[in-house]
Amino acid sequence: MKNYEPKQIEKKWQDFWEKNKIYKTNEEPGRPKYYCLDMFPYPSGVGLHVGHFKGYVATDILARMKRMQGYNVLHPMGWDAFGLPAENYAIKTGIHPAITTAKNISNIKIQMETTGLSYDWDREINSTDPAYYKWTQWIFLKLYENGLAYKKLLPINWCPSCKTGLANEEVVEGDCERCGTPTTKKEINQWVLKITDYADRLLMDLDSLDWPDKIKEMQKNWIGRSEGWELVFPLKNEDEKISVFTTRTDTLFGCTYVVLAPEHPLLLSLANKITNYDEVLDYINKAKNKSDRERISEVKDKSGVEVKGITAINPINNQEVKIFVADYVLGHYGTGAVMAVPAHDIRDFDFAKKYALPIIYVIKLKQGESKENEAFTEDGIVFNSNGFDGLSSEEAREKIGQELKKQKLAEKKINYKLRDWVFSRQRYWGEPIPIIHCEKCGMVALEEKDLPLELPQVEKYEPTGTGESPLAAITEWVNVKCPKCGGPAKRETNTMPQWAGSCWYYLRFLDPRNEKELADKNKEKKWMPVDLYVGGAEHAVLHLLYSRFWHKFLFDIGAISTIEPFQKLRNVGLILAPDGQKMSKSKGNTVSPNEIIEEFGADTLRVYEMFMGPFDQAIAWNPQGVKGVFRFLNKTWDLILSLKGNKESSQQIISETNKLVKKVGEDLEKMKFNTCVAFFMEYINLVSERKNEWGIIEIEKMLKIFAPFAPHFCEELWSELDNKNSIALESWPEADSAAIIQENIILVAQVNGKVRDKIEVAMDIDKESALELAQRSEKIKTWLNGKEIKEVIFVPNRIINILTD
RNA sequence: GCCGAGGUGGCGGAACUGGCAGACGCGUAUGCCUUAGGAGCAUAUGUCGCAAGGCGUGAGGGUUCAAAUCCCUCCCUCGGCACCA
Repeated sequence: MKNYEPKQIEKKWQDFWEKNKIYKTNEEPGRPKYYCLDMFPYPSGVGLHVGHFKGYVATDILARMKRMQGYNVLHPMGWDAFGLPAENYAIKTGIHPAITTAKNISNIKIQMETTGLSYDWDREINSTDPAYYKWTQWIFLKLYENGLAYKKLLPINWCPSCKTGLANEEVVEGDCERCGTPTTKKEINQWVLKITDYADRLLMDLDSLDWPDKIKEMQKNWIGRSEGWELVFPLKNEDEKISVFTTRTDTLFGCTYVVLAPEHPLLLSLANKITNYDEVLDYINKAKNKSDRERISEVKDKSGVEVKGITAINPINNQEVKIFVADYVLGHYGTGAVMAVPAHDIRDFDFAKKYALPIIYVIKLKQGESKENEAFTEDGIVFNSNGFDGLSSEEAREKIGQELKKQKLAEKKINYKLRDWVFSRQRYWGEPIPIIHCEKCGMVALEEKDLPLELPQVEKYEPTGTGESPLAAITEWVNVKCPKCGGPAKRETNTMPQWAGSCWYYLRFLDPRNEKELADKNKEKKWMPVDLYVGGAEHAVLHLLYSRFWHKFLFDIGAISTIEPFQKLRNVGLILAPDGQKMSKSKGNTVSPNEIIEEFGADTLRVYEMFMGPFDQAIAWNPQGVKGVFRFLNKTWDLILSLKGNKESSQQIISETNKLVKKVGEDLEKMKFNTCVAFFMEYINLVSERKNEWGIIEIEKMLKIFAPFAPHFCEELWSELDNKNSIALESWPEADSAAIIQENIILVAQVNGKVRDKIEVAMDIDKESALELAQRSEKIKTWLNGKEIKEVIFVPNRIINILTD
């Protein structure tokens, strides 16, 4: 008998699949569609580790199952290949990023093929291919045409190590998301995308998506919608006014001062009225130079300076209040000014304590006294507030707001935390922005016919660090004639961020070679939205937010017909290193799929990754566990080959097989791969004890549903059983519930809620008969011991519980 | 501080809608086979107890005939956000 030798069979089947185009996706209008997508990887030089494959194997299993179930399945793969590692490597070695990228891609593609992933490689795309990024640039031009891309001088997050500006989303606790270097502020002219125009829709449409709550919540918090009022505080003896945004108009009588952000324009326009202007200016400058790090560390200790010479007037009671400048108020949120109510806001309370400012309580608990000596931030009952005393916070918010609105001093307002997306990078390896700056005409967009605007060859990839990209040094590329007036002009030298290409790639898979459109409209209509999208949770407010924004924009301009790209999203949990730490090249604890495939084969790798534990959980790699799966495959292999001649199955086995089909089908839909593998193991344990009852039909059924997990293994056994076609082309077996027989079941017998015996009874036995049988049990008898039965609880086919005194 | 997820054997984890806690796998022990075993096979394996039986799902309380599962109070771990008025 033949031994299970994965090395000898896996290559054979991979070649067979490729040669026969088994996994090519054709447009098959008669079938329901299923678009099953992995987040496409960055082609890193060290290849992918086993963790990357967990998600790929999962989607592969589902794609294979759906194909067998008759779906027209789209399961593509591509490369998100712009990015810093290739560029940094180029800086070190002088080798063009395109060359290293191509090499990395071919390595990783081999890794994917040897793992038996059933991608349709005819649709492979690469975000750095000019034929692809032509359309990334095209979308940029459309954003520009529609006023959603603009250039602005603004202080942005700057990574001194990567020497480029970053988006808000790319800064984690003040540090660069990529390299961990603390960021600084830098004022440079930046391309910005108006994602804030879509804030409301990005928020609302989350409800319609089947996404993990965690990701939805993160996006909600990131967008940060808050409803409130914008109130006007007139200035004493001045025409100017201060507008503030607040969600707590109910606390307005408790406002004892007003705070301006250091960036507030009033501080400049009223400079000559401010009597301590030197002091104020000094504070503003200090605040400007603070890094995010410093700001974060100063949260506890708030600083500020009184702005003397001007006074604000609380519009609700005409009280004069002092004005401060303090950097705990953010210039970019709301109006850049707040009304301070120390009694009912922790930040204002801290500030007021430090500078000995008055604290007036105006909200109290429904019962009992108002709190003193701390900020009471909850809703309650209003007091100390003239005509509004006794109202609830909620009522008072509305009434006070409306009262001021009559005097044109208030207006309802919604604010968002979300900020516009800083879109330009001062680096080489990214999509060039297709804009020309003309001395006469200003900014001129390239025309569609001039796309793609290809990246030029450069000699040095080093970023300049001055806020200019290395492209700026290539004069022959930079200096052009203005397309409008023909005069001297210069190309934009910033490039797009890493996220640009991934914002829309899922659309390109539908129609990857289309030269006229980003994707054919009918194909888009057919395939979108993505039915299942799988990737890591780390993209929650980056890629997943950006691509929703672009998708909605593309919908608005009529390029596509759907309003959301990814209907169902699932996060794959990390595979940690055997030491329980995150796998990383620098720690030297990575596990490569290559070594596992070499020793045990791809099918062991696949089944093990699915068996490790719940799909979305982080679990450490366990080399012993891999061996366990390999043992299971060997055992199954030997068993099936030894039974080649078995014809008939027993009723019991037929029943068990149908149960298996049912359970595996159900749990695959729920993506509970670990329990699916356990079911297979249980099944094999069972049939190996009753080998002679396991016939050909049931063996083949089992192989078919196991094939998505271990495709090479099942193909080989399938052909050993004298089948000529690929098992991948078989149809998925249906669970026959009529065949699931269970004449006798085990009923748990309890006395007073404790398990005392298990009795074998007929399926669907009634309460009386069950009780009679239970009372015959010796064990039950001892426990009843002549006591009077008070009540009997009976759950059909589960439990009988006899209660006595 | 706020938001989200979670806490079950030595380990990864099972457990439908409240109904046998610990499926499946790893590890461990003993035995068999073997020149050999980091191979294979068999048996055992939550815990205390010779046993009968008792105790057990982060802690404490509650509801119920019955709670890992529902309710209340608290503790801890992980992930995210963080002066957003």
